[in-house]
Amino acid sequence: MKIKKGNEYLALPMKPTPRKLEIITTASTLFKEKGYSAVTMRDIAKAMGIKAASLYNHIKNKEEILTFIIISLAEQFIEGLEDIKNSNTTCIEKLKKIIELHVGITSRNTNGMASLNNDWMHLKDQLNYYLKLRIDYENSFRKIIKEGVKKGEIKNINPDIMLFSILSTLRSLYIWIPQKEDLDTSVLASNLSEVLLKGINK
Amino acid sequence: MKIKKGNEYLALPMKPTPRKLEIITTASTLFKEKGYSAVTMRDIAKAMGIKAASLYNHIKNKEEILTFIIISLAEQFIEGLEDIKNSNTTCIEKLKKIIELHVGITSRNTNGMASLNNDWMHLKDQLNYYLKLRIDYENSFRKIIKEGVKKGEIKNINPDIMLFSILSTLRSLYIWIPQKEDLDTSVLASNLSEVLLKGINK
DNA sequence: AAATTTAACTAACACTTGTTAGTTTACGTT
DNA sequence: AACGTAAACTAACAAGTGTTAGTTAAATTT
Repeated sequence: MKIKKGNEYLALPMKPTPRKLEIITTASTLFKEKGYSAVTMRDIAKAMGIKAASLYNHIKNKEEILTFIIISLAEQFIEGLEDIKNSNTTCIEKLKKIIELHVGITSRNTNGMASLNNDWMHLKDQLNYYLKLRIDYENSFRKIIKEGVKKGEIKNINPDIMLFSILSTLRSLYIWIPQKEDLDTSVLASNLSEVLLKGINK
Repeated sequence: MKIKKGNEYLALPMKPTPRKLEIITTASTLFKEKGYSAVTMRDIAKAMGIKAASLYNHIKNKEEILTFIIISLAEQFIEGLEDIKNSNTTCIEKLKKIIELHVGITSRNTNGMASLNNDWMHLKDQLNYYLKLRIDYENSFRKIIKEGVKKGEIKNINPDIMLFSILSTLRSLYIWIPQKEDLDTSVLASNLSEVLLKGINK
């Protein structure tokens, strides 16, 4: 675990074959519609036009599909935030970058984001690793807010409430983005920054 | 359906017996932890110290539990918003009332709110009714925002983005409220109003 | 005291679940 | 032409699923 190999990082050392990736993509769509527990291996197979047993030529078991979806996304967020932490700008600017990070990752993988948000509790082997990543992420995020308060860039309200409010919105993007066709992600990100940072009150 | 009877409204004419309510409450807790599909009738029974078959002395089937949880909450929101729409105040004041509405209902029923958010797609008989309630709610909410923009109380940004941002935060309250012990709901509501309406930027 | 109701039980059902074993088919390489 | 491999198949499994039928014991009503 956590071996760097090629352009793969952390806990996902093996790059999946194209067929395996098709299974994961198909499963993601179904997981988003009904949730992990309500989707059967036969559902996934049927959506691909094959039989359930055939899936096992490509994957170890059902859990592996969920694990891949969730961990690869979680690691994208961790890595993205790492860059932002190290960037040399104001805290408000860092928050804008975080918003862009969420809009970017989510718009590229709306289905997977549903599992990340709703099905993480069904992880087994990697549950603790996932929880660690999530806590680390939230802590880094909160740290940026706190520093912004200290420097006078950000209002002196309870940082937890600000964190919760922003993160809730960003975590819900996966529901909202697919509803809007012809979506310009950079416009969305800047509109969100406006609303989340400066509020709606005139 | 939709018969007013005593203090029961809309699509839930029958008030459940105390034992039935215990089942629903127990189920809510489990549904929050693992989601509706991953919770079995045997899980619910075990949590109550009885056998699965005994549940059927009190409820029609598994679906009825989920339906009760979701529809009764959805109707609380619809009724609460109805009062707010009819109140004679500014749009900003109406938004504050909506925030209070969410904090109130959610803090009284955090478990049920998990199902409302994540398990509605497993409704059968009442799925269309639920979807209608949700669309009505969002439309009324959006209308208040649009009127606020017209009257110059609210910034002239895309109302959908403001709606999405506020509603995402309010819908995530069920995750956040149980994590904070000794929570004063009126303090939370006013802090949320501050953040959601006026932003975090100084 | 007898009759009814409530709410638990045991046992079983038909069906679905994830998964394995063994087989077949098609295709690229030797 | 023979071989090896990838990826599909059929058949089956053990365990778990929601639910029903019939029974029992206690509490309540008549």
